Amino acid sequence: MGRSPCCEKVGLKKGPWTPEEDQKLLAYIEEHGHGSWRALPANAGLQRCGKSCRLRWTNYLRPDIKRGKFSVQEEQTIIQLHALLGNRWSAIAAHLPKRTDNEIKNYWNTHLRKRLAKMGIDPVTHKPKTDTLFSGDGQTKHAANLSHMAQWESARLEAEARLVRQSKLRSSNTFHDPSPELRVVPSSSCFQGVWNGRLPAASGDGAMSMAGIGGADLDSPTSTLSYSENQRSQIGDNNSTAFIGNSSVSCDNIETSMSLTSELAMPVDSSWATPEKLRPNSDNGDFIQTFTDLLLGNSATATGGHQSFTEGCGESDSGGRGGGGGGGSENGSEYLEDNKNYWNSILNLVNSSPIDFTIF
DNA sequence: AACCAAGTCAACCGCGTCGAA
DNA sequence: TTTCGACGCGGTTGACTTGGT
Repeated sequence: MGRSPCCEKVGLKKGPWTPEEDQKLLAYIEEHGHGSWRALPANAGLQRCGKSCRLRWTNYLRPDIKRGKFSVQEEQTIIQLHALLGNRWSAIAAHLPKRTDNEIKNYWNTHLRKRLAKMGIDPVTHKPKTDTLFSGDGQTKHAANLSHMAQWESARLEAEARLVRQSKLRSSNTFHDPSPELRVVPSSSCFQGVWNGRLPAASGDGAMSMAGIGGADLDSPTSTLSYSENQRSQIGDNNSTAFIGNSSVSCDNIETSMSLTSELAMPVDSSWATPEKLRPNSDNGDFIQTFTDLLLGNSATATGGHQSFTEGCGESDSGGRGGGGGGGSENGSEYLEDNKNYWNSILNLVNSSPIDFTIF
């Protein structure tokens, strides 16, 4: 019984990396690329297992990593994507250039999750813990639709993950490639294209190319990917149907929409999620707005009124604690006020930059 | 100054998936 | 079709830092 260890553990160093080790790893990868992670430590003269080297590289040493405080926009993106994708950190990280999945995961667990919980929002479902907002028939229906949305999204995610994996593979293979025309896409801008909601004419063979991520400040090379028959069949074979709103969308459409993005792939840079770049289609905008609101528990769009979500949460929060009088010290209320403003700003951003789905 | 609790984050572990043989 | 090695992902751990008493 038991699984064989990923590598020979005897004599291998564990724990924090020293600057010397970092230097060795960095120098080796810069000169040779990482190639086989398993073989890398021996070649680079490191007493580490390949897994540890890969982790150190991807989470810390990679040159295209941004460290430091998350911007409001990044937070907004994380919340949105987490509502859609759940704990799929690598998929979320694919939409946050220069951030690693580990970093996003940590940030979620240490900051965002707690903040949401504090506001009375279930960080898993992204709905207010008191389910009153969803008590009406219409809301229940929306919630049910949302669930189907999530399933559909999950299916799409699988396809995207494969693409990301492929692109990463190519990225590693061409790390030293001096040829500027052989470029690699480190992320799934195709997916983003779908989100951005502009569909070009259909491409015949389903081949999909993706423009490079990074733009000016990201030196990762870009490349062209082929959307393999295998991948297509994996999506196409899934005949499940997701019901979204009043319409149903089969996975064939997913395949179509993904293949259709070949011509619209746009550069991804750190500002890809800005409202300007997330312009909705006029037809889809309302739905996406509603969807985003539902995800975030904001009933304003769905009900036609406009109510600050955080205000609602504030009420539910204090109510949930049985506070009665709103309680708290002055500092506490100041904090709550700040918090409210902060989250309102995030949610306003969310609401002003609805994610768009082109399949509808 | 010392202690403790809470927060943060780099790193590890185990499992699932993929592709090659 | 099966097996196996390699990789990547997500959950968890533990060392370190910070803030409060």
